[in-house]
Amino acid sequence: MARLSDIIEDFIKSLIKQSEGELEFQRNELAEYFECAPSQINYVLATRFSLDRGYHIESRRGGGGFVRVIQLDIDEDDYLLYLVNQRIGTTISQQASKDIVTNIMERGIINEREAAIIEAGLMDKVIGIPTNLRGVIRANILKAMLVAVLKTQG
Amino acid sequence: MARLSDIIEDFIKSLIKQSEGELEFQRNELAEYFECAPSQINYVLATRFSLDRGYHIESRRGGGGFVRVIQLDIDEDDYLLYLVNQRIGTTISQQASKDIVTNIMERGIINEREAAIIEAGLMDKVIGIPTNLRGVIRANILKAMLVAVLKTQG
DNA sequence: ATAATATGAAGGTCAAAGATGGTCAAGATG
DNA sequence: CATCTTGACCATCTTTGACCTTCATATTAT
Repeated sequence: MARLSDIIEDFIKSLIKQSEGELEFQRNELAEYFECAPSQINYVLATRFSLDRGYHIESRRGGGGFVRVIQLDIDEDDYLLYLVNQRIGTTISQQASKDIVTNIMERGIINEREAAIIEAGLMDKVIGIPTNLRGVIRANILKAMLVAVLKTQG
Repeated sequence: MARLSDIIEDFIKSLIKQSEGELEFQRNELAEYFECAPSQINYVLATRFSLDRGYHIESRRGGGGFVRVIQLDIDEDDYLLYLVNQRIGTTISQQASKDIVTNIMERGIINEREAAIIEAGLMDKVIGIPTNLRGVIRANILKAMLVAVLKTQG
């Protein structure tokens, strides 16, 4: 059984593509369309359209309220530098690192195979050891690999 | 009476054959079909679809979860499989891992950029932490990344 | 006319429930 | 003894619902 969240994700993405990177809709309307709880829309936005995945969400409550999803536009090298110097920091979760890798793949900074290689090295069960240290090691590895990407970039 | 595990193994293999080397299913569904404990599916996967038999398993939990069995393309790449299953072992030094990566690059199995990415993640100063554990973690990471290479081959 | 207030229409949060799969050790089998 | 089978307990991801906040507009009071 396909996940509703995935279906909603695809739906939103196709609309974004059609509308040049920005989309506005009403949460309740979308929930009604998919016959789900309105909060499920928030779940999809939080898990599939996060900053690490390259999106930004704005919204307004009250009458005439809306949700706006904006696909962020980035400069490749700058973004990699931002990741290495700011975003990743001293520790990072498996999920966040995966989101980041998926994001730079979708933007064409790395290809599918490179993404698979990088992701493989960042998995919890691969790094092993206690949880708190894991994030620290993962952050180091991810940063080092992204620097390697930068270095071998055009 | 034939062992159930063998029957399940054959069943999965026939499905893989029909679907060009990759199969996705739900663990509980399969268990129900064979009227066995769900964990028996894991047993079959662990014993019959292990890495040294040329398979790779992926899965996801939660609603809409699944198990995916991927038959690796080993005819061309059995050198990688040898590395993963035998050569690398449970611990490996930075130098040895670097040699391996250089070697598979020279064989044309990976390109320069991929080699740079993989090497970056294996450096002592990147992994950090105490020396003895470092080698263990490095071995895990290297193996996982090589499996990723295998997976994206052919 | 202006300011204060009430009302209804959005969207947000969070925790509980539901849906999967994973692990491990004990027991069964051959 | 080695291998297989099962079940109890755990981890992760999704879906839902109760309750909260914000905003625009209509209504009321001064």
